Order: sequence, then structure tokens, then C-alpha cells
Amino acid sequence: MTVPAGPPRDHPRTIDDAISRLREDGGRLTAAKRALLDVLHRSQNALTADQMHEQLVGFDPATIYRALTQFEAAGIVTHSHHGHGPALYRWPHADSLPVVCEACGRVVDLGPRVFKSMARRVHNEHSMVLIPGHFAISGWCEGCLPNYASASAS
Amino acid sequence: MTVPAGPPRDHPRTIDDAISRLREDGGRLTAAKRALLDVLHRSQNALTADQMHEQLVGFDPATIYRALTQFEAAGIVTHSHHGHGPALYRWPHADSLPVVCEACGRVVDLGPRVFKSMARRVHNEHSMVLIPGHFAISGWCEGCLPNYASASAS
DNA sequence: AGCTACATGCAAGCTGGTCGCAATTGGTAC
DNA sequence: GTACCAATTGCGACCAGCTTGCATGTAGCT
Repeated sequence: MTVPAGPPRDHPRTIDDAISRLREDGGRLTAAKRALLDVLHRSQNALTADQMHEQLVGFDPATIYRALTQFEAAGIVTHSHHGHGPALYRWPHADSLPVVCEACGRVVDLGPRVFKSMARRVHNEHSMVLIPGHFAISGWCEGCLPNYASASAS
Repeated sequence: MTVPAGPPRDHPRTIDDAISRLREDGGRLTAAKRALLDVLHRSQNALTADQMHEQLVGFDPATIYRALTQFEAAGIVTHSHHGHGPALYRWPHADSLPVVCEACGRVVDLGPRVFKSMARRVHNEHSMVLIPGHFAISGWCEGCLPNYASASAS
């Protein structure tokens, strides 16, 4: 067994890619989903469900959660958890390893090279497989590190 | 700036170490804390607050959470979050990088060597600092991987 | 033994997220 | 273009995991 080269499907690049992906799965394109796709595709950062809700006035949070669940099943978004806060959703990129600052939330992508070398190591030495896009790691950016000593939660 | 060699304090090794650590911080040793220290020190795995509560009949969950918070401030435990489930608490070990199977919860420790090389890389290339014990990453163990395609949550 | 700040149990509350249900609507068939 | 039906929606109730306020209890100093 080898480390998988990537997720089960390739990542969609455009919104139209995503829409056909959605339809392949038997999903329908609604106003809510169209707006949500737009927000996700446009954002450079990972977003919380709440942040998306703020940009999608008139849509219920439950609708957003349900659409995100469907999108994730279709490979249109990935989500990850950091610390005790809400999940962060993002348009999937190439196999990357996001590092999130525990203090300020800044996200840095380590890119496919780091991900692959780490995944290989984990697989060879511990028989565990890392699924790209399915996790993130937490750290501190240099600006926030001085606050580390006084931090009480993570 | 260099990657920190470790957390602000060294890890306690024995329960007595932990008790003096607690007292240095102005904490008192109570029956609940003594029992909790015992459970934590004895366990090979990371534990949820609920699992600890099961082993500490007669103590309120709030008491356990409060003690854990105090222990963490005193450097006696660390906690991390995996997927959408409850936090996992553990007696701190040498700078390690726990990998948790998203499906079955099995934890594998990658050890200080992997942690250090990764921390160095992240710091050199992205100016972010990984604090040992403050995060874990998620993967799938080989036994659970066949279920990956049908998984809907992480 | 007495004192007092720390700790505890209990119940209420909070955040992030899920679910059941009735009303609505997208996409296809005609 | 209209009808149909399953997918989708908003709404409210609900859930897990955790935190907090408050009155009572107790560790540990003197």
C-alpha cells in the first residue's frame, strides 16, 4: 500500500467545475448554494460558517451547514478544526498542509512538497495515512508568540 | 529568533513533581485533583474529560474541567482537539507530534525527531513556531482507510 | 483550633452544530 | 409552458461539550 496521491477526486478549479460536480452527485443548484460557492471561491482565507452567514444575509445557518456538508461530499470544500473554535471551510487547494496561528488565526499553506514528505514519513514509520485537506496544524506566528506565556486556552 | 527548545517549563515526571508544580502556582491539593492526577499519570493514551469523569465517580464534570484548566496552566497536562469531538488531555511527554486516526481514535506519537524537523521547516520557511504538545494532526490508520470513501464527517 | 482564600457541586447558560417537519422550488417530463 | 416530485429551505427544537455564578465546603497557613 502506498500513500494516496490525493483525495478521491481532483479539486474543482472554477465555480462551474463545482456546479457540475454538485450535479453529478444529484444536488440541485439553488440561490443559497450559488451565493455560498461565490463566497468560498472568492475568499483567500478559510472561513467559519458564521463568517459565511454574515455575507449571505437572508439564508439560515442550517442551510449553510447543509450546503457545506453537501459540498464537502462532492469535493468542493474541505473543512478542518483548530483549537476549540468553529470549523474552518475553504476551497480545496493542491495537497497542502495549512498551519493556523492559535492566537490570530492567520493561515499559512505549507504546500504539497512538505505535505508529501510528511505523509510519506508518517506512513512508512507508523502505518498511518494523512488525507490532504482533512487536517491542519496549529502554531504561533512570530507576532503572536510574545503572548504565548499568558495564553490560557488553545 | 530560533525555534523554542520546548514549552516554558519542563514536563513533570512524577505525580509528586506535578503536586509541587501545582503548589507553586498557588493551587491546593484536593481529593479530586489527587485522583485526577493519578488517572492522567497512569493512562498511556490521551483521555477525554468524559472518560476521566467515568473513572472519578462522585466528582462533578465542572470540577474536572476546572482542575484540568489549572493543571494545564501549571504545565501538568496538555490538551488538543481532533475533528469535531471532545478535547483529549494527556500527561505531557517530550516534544512529540501525536497523530490521531479520525475513524477509530488511535493515537500514534511521532516522537521528538519528527517534531523537531517539522518545526524547523515551518519556522524557516514560514516564520511560524510550533509549540510542542499544543497540537495534533489527524490521519487514518490502515485498518480504517477502507471506510474513507463512505465517511461524511471529520 | 480558627481563619480565609481556594475548591466544589449544582444548575443555568453559551457556542457550534444537527435534525424533524411543513412549505417551497429546481430540474425534468410532457 | 405546465405539471410533477424529490431536493431544498426556514424554523424551532435539540444536542454535545464546555463554562460560569453562587452558595457551601475545605486545604493549609498560623
